[in-house]
Amino acid sequence: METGFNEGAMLQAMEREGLRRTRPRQALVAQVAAWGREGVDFTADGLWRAVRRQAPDVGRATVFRTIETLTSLGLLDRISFADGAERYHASVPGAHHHHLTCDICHRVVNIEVCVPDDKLRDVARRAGFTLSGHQVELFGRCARCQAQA
Amino acid sequence: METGFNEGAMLQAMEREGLRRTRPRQALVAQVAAWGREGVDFTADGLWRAVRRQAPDVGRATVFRTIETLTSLGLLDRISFADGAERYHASVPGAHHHHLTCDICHRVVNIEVCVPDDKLRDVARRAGFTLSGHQVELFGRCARCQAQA
DNA sequence: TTTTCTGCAAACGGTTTGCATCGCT
DNA sequence: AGCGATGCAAACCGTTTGCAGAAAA
Repeated sequence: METGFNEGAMLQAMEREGLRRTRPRQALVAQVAAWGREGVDFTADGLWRAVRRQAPDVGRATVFRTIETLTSLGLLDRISFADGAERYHASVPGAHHHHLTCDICHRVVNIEVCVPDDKLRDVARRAGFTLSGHQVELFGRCARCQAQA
Repeated sequence: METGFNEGAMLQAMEREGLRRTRPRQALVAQVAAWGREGVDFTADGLWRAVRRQAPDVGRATVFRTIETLTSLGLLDRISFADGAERYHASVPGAHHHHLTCDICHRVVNIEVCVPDDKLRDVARRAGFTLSGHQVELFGRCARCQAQA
């Protein structure tokens, strides 16, 4: 089963863009891929702290720059919370899916629920809009956090 | 037809909470209601600049404090964009709806599209989650901006 | 008169940038 | 060798906070 949350595949995707395979980028991608496999998401700062355990001199700026790169390559999804917080999680490029996020531990599950395409377009057309994108985010409490409460 | 984007009604709602009817709050609510009627959304800073034209000594902090108040009263919706920007727009309290936002001019239209409740709960349950909320945001280009392009 | 609200200015926190240097290729 | 990427620290920018004074009730 192909998960896509695989360090090598992600680095290859970067290489294809002419980006260099550097030590900080490898460490960051490894962490992102690991978390992707566990279905865990993270903040920029969390990623920095985690990566520093293995590569202590990776700078904060590099983390932001790499997150930006990965996001625009479609390897990372950005989730914006209503309170303005931003979190990220590894993404299978090209797959159409949305997210279900735990309010407590921020575990993220990809879900296939979506509004049917024709309905989306219909609503947009009625408002005189040309649709460019959409997002569906569900929030709740995962089994583990539910049990602990 | 009741739009709800009405200065008096909003101030009454605040009064019901024991909040005082002050000059800055009146000016802010008037602007928010006016924009609500036009279907326009705004940033905190935009609201500050607009209000200052009529009430030049309203402070920035008051704008943030009032936005926070209105949001928690359900009179204002916060829309988080993928790039981290936050915008607000007047909301009819209690109505279940989502948003269609113009990528260019940020005009916001309320839409009734939604994923059916049972489907939402179903997906959540399958993932072991207890659902607490959800959001659906559509993005696109409104008729006017489409024409200008 | 009491309490809430306000403006100001300083603090804050996350993100971005400028720059000299480092290290892929 | 050449140019992209990096770390550092300073700058940034939107937001929040502490506080003394102003204004609702």
